Amino acid sequence: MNKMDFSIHCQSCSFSHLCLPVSLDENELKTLDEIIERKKPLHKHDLLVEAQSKFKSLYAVRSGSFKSYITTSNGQEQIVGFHLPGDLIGFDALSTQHHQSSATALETSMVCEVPYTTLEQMAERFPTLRKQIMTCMSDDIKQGQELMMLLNKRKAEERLLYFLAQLSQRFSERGFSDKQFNLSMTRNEIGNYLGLTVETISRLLTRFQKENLIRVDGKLIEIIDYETIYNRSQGLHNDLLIKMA
Amino acid sequence: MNKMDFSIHCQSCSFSHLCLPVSLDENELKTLDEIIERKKPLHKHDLLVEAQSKFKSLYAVRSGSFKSYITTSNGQEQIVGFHLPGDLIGFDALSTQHHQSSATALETSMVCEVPYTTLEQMAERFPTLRKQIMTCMSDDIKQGQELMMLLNKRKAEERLLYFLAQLSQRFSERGFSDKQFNLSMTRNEIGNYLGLTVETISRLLTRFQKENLIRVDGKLIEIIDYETIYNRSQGLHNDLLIKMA
DNA sequence: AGTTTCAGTTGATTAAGATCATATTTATGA
DNA sequence: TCATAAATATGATCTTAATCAACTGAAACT
Repeated sequence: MNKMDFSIHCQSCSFSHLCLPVSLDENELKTLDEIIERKKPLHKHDLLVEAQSKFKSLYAVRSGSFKSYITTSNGQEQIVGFHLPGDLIGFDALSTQHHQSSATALETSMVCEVPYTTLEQMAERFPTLRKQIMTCMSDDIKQGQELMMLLNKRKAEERLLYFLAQLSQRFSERGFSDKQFNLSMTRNEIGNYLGLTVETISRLLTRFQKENLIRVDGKLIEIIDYETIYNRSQGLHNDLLIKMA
Repeated sequence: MNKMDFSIHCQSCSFSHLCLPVSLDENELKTLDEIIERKKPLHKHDLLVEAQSKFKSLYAVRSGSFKSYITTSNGQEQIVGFHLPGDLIGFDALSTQHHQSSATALETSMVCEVPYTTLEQMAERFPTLRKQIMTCMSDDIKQGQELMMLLNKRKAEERLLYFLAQLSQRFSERGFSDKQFNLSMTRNEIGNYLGLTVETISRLLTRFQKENLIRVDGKLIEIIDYETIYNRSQGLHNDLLIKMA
């Protein structure tokens, strides 16, 4: 056994409930595990996927985090998603066989590479896997629609509260603390994603701290009042809630 | 032969190049044609797909147009897309087997219904069809991302110009005039989709007319200067273009 | 036909967030 | 370890599009 083998397998991966292994039986899982390649770690700013490049593999995030973004004709960058462990990156290439968006590491990160050709062969043999891929794609569509709604109808405060609530929830699903976590992205990137400026993000974070919703220490965020964060991210304020009760 | 049979078949459908038939051979096309049901016409405001309902079929628009929208927890409606002939409606249900969004007719319209179970059986037999379904889904994701970018980074003028340019282009792809067309949606619905108010849409349309980009007569739009419309929808203004040259 | 409702236009005012400017703190690299 | 760059914070001002209001025209409905 290779020294560098840290015994990472789908069978024992703590994110298998969020990843391709969902709904595969033991045999299928073994086959999947065999075709997946573990790549060496990527560092901050390293490019994992380049827009326009040919679609060769899907990537599952094992550790760390990524952002994916598209670039407009006039050179502006639009972040379309942040990816945490268990997330799959690269679906948007299934249509044209070329990636629509680029993805870079936000911090030192590890990924599992799933070569497309072998994945397709497996999909042929295991209908459950095919279904899971469809599900992941459909989820992507859903998430896009939700985000669109957010950007369209909600104001700055609601957008950032939604972002925080969602992060907290996603960390929780992954077995990390949902009360305290590090932002691997900059305020600038958060703003880009939410359609706001850095200054607005900065001001709001200070305000949320004053209002005792969160505690901010640089990149470290502590969620103090999740209930209120969630309600207000939905446009429901305290006075409104009292009225309804 | 039934009186109501207008001899509508995938083989002769003028939108087959945009719809599921893409890349099917004659035999496959015949099978597809046989499982598709032509429904009777829907009228304005008629519900085609209801959010949360069980996924039974995909629908291909044959004539007329639809909007699809999601409804937030606080009851607000967010339009996520407009559908023209050749478009497929219902993909967002593949994940959960329940529809995420509702779709209603914007005018008297016809659809072809593709029962999911039979479609799945066909997908099993014809890899090209499976690929086409994937492609359609991936296109949905892409379109969502583009729209997100639009809502995030562009100002009112650019959003509406983009909307007009895109409509013109889509009409053209479908063999309709790209210079003159009817808006089947209200100003209100355009605003909802683009994240703007009715008043803003109205004001902009009058302004675009004054600037000789378009000619507006109620629902009828005439595209006068597509070039400028497109350039300005991308944030490129005349003075900027001159500088670059 | 006439009334009511809905869609669209236009103006005045306001508010939210962008932009500009500057300071400060934190990272990064020679 | 210091120097430089990048990220963050905060105040002042400006711009954009929302909001509020009033009016007109077009459908829809007995």
